[in-house]
Amino acid sequence: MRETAEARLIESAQELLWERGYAATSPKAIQRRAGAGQGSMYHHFPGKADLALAAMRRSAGQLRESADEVLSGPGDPYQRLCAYLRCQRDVLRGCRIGRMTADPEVMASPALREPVAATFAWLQGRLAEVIAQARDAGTLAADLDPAATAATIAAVVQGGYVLARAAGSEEPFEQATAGALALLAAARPQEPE
Amino acid sequence: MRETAEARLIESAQELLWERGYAATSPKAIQRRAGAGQGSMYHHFPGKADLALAAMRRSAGQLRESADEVLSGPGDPYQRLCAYLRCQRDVLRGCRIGRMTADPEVMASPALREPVAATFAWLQGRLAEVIAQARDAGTLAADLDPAATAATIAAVVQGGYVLARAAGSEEPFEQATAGALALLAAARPQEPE
DNA sequence: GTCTATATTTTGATAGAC
DNA sequence: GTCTATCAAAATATAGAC
Repeated sequence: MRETAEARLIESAQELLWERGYAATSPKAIQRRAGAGQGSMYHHFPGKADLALAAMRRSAGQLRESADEVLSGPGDPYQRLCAYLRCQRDVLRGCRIGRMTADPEVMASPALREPVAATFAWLQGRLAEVIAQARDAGTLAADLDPAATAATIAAVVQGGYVLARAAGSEEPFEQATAGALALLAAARPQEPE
Repeated sequence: MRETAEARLIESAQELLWERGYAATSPKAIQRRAGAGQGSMYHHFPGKADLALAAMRRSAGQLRESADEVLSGPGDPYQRLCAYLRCQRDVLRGCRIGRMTADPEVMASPALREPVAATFAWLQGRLAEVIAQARDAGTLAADLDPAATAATIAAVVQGGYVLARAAGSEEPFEQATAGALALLAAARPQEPE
């Protein structure tokens, strides 16, 4: 095999954590998906928590990278904000990082929680920067608080996943983001005719 | 004891499902909290899934009742919408129903998913009604889609929980709801001076 | 580095006495 | 209705051969 067993273990853990969360993912299931035995896994990682941490850090990095691609991409700040809300997502699978907040074992472990906290702190900060730029450029109302609006946009996406998974349909997610875009459009200084 | 063992089992299951989700809640933990033995639980319920379903249905009913208290309460439709976003919540514990969407065993079981789907379908419908009333009363822009805006508001609350739990602080939730209120205010036909 | 065998604990449930 | 065994399977490792 081209990839090392260690890399395959991390990738398998990423997939299973996304699909089933931490508590419901057994070391055995990770090994099976990676095509590795017990001995291999415990040689590379002290235990399940350490492997999960490596997987979560990698997922967090990938999430951050793909979000920044849009938020630092082409277009003026307002357009990049809209692009973030509109960009393609695996809606029914939900957010690889956000779903960890519902896992009791992740929430109980400061080490496992850290990448989750750091990812959302970064996302809200980056969104707030783009919102402040849009406001300074006059494409968003001057009285909008960048930090609050950033939290709203991040929450719409995370909550959209919850509604979509509850319904078993992507529709609530599409509605939630479309509704947010309409509210943002209403908050532009010069309302379009 | 004043309460029956059956009622105490359901209440204990409600609490544990809220704290830890379904997969991570063992029958033994429910029994311990309810002060009931194995035999008692298996006498009243065929198994864990049936007890959890009773607990989820009860939580769903309570959630619906408290949401409707605000949405059908005093004030004009726009004020009731704001009241829904502002009302007191146990932010760091999150949503008893919404958190179930992250539980792999709940999502895999149509029976366990049903109350989750029904609760959010009801909430979005009820929010859309109030939004349509606000629009008809002229207190919200006529071009806002009630269903989309309802999904946005429900998503802000659900996503707010995710951000708050990730941060270990209520602040992101307060920011997300405050940001949503500011956007709604910007979508009023006559902007306030 | 990887394998197989074994150990310990927990889970979710059953059996049968009271 | 409730209790106390008891049980089979799984989770999470550890031990030691190769």
